[in-house]
Amino acid sequence: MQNSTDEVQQKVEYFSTVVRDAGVKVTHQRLEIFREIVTHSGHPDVETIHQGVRQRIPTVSLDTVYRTLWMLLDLGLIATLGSPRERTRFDANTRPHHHFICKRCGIARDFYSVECDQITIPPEVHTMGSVEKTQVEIQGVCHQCNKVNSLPSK
Amino acid sequence: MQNSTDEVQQKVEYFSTVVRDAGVKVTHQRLEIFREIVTHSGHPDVETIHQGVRQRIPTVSLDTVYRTLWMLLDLGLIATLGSPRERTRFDANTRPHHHFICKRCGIARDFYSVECDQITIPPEVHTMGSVEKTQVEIQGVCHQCNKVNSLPSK
DNA sequence: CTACATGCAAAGGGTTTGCACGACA
DNA sequence: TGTCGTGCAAACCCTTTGCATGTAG
Repeated sequence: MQNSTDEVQQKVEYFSTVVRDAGVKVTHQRLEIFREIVTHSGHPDVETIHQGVRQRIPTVSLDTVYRTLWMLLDLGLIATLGSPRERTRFDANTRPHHHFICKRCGIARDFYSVECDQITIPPEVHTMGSVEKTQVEIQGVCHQCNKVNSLPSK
Repeated sequence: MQNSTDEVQQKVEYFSTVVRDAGVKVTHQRLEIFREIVTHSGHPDVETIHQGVRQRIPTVSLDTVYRTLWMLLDLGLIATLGSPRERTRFDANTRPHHHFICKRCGIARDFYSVECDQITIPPEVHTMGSVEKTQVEIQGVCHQCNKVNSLPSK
């Protein structure tokens, strides 16, 4: 469930480089927040990260955790499960299908693919639990958003 | 972007049957909320659904929409994109990987698969936008939760 | 030393709940 | 007619923001 000490150390160093190069300060808080996510591979939510970091920095505040997480996301050092800052959305399509999701405007469009429906599930997954549903999610940028972005900016 | 009138009608009838059989009342509001999701295949969020239904039932309240959506979810008539009621979670794994997610406790575990990494993207997806990332999400129930559930209940 | 980051507290926005009235079966 | 559903409003989160203080570079 944990990355090796070496791996963690390596990632932390990479973090320092990227953050510094981005002209952002490498603070104690930021380092420990990043370390917290890297050390535990369980995909924690904000509160779990906050609790974890508090064991080492008891005064760290929740809003610092939030601000740091969005910064790490911007720099590509971490990712989110699903789209960030997104609300629950509903789907009444009962046919097996898959999604293309625009990371900019959030639009989700269905597509159908026998290959995607019939993916072989690796044996290790069966050691995790029982499988009920398999879905492919393709992230990208929709044509509409691409157009908007390619306009001459101010 | 819309289902055909026939398809919508068929789904609405199915909805009525399932709801009735579950011992839940088929009200005007519930019918229109369901129709709203079925009519638009764009995976709306709660507010979008509320706005849409208000055009036909101006007095419908937001909390009725919420309550109805969770009920439809319980009955399996609709699904959510990603897990319902879930907060943003973070991932510092930069290797290409895929997720097994327990629909009961929400735990997310990584797995690796060359086949999943190399899925052929259907041509129609390229008409939707540019592709940046493809990920497979397997939903199921983890062994831990399966154990809890198989205990004799009260 | 200076600009940026932090912690605090208060505001903001989405979601849930309690309660009295209204409507399906 | 009885029971369940609805609308309203208040409560309840989680998340964001403004500001004075602290600190990395």
